[in-house]
Amino acid sequence: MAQEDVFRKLVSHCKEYGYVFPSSEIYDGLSAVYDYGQYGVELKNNIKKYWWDSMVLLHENIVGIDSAIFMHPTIWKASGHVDAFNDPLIDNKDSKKRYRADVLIEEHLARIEEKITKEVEKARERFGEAFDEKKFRETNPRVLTYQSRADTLNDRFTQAMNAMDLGELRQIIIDNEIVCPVSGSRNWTEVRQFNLMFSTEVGSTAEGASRIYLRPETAQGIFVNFLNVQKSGRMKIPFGIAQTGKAFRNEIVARQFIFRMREFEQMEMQYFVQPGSELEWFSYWKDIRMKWHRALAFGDDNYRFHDHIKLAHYANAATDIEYRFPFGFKEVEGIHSRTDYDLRQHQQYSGKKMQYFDPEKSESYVPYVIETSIGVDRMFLQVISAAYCEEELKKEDGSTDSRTVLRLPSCLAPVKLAVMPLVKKDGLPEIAEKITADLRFEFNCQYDDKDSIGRRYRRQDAIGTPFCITIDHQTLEDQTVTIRYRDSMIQERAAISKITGIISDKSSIGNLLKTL
RNA sequence: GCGGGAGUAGCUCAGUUGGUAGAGCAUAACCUUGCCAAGGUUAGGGUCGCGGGUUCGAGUCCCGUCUCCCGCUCCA
Repeated sequence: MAQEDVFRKLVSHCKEYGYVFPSSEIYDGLSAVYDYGQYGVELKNNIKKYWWDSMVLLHENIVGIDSAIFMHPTIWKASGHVDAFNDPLIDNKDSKKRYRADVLIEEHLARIEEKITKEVEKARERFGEAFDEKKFRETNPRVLTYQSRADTLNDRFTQAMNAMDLGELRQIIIDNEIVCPVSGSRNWTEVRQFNLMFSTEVGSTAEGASRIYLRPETAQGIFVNFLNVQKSGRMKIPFGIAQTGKAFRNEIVARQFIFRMREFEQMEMQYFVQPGSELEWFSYWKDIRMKWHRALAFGDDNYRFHDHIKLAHYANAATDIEYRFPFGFKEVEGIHSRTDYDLRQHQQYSGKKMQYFDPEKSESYVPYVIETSIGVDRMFLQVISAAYCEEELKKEDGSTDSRTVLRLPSCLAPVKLAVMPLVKKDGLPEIAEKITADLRFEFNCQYDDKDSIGRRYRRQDAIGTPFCITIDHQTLEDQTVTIRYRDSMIQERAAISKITGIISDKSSIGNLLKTL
């Protein structure tokens, strides 16, 4: 498909122009891990700054933290991740379907129970009023057979689950002749455990190492610091805590370039509110976050909400902000009303009161939480796929020409401007170098005097540089230069002394924030 | 993890029935030109994903393995 084609080209472009490289490439790469290159890191940092400033600078009641990746293991019990992220899975080789082994066994148990119930119901019809169910269950040979089979199975199953004995789970499936609901076959693979959390050991084994996890989300670092921040910052509800940082999930399938990676970066903000007001705040944040995305001017129609119908165990409302990627509408950000689930869980597991005394209401309560959670890498992919553009240009003589241009929002662009002498003589390079040296303190800028001027413009287009300053012979006479705009390719003359003002006006994150 | 496809220079790809590895673009140097890629000269860069096997000889055939892409599965 043409769109997938564009996506493939984008991946190549990212590599060729220093945005994103496959990790460990000289060793054949590492599945679903990528490194950001010299321009990628700048773009990523700018995205993070745009987010951070929109949270922490624009809201006096939102503050940031930076919590550690390692956290107390009990946190992941409290949050539900230890249970929710641990599934024994098995594949049927014929139907190619994957099942949770425990679910298959539970369903089989339910079928046995069903058979017993059927027997009981049949007998009840036969004996009418005189039917003694208890006695029937205790004496009927067929029921007894079923019952003992179910009991044996249940014991074995419980034991296997408690020990997480994967071989035994598979043996149970085989011994009970459990078949695939789709193919009807018993051609099963091994049972594999998919623990979505990475773990490692802290401390030397001699002293008794303990297993800890790499955080699968940054949110818990905020929840466990709720009291610290609230008290030390004298925060009054409603207030928010923002954080950016790496998180890790051992995804079964991690694919689509940097869209789903095993190591990824999140930008999360947890907003603590009065119980009962959470849905109001939920819709408030939906609005704010959508505006933040649309302010980048990639086209309002390319964004939409996707409200969750099936909610996670902790949420009472949830929506995604989706962007129209080359491979379809996909989630970029999630906004969840997490109720008081997390704080309450931590209150229970830690034994500490995770409460706020509200002077207005004169009472203590566990606050409710609205979460906005956005993946930096997804946002990066969103921005760069929206910006990537192959253009056909009409030349003056009627022939056509093409260029590849990254139409990045100026404030996010890695390189803000390139300074180039029109020719490499007559003192023009010296002036250009001086201008570059002066602007270096304000902007990420490049000097280039290699090849024809047109080719230099195209090189800057390919990395998304929004402005090119060209020094020509007129510069020698009146201290003016041309500013060439990436998107329109239009050139304007301006005094050297005005460059800083013009460019910072058009490319500062602050000016974008003012539009929110 | 299963099925299908693919891995040759930074990128896009060619490479015949097995016979010493190529092009375009890109990169670097120099010359020339000068306001929107593709002027000239020269140079660098590949143990053909990796490991075995068959063969006198393997980019090419066989086996294994790794990685990527597509589909299935999974996705707080």
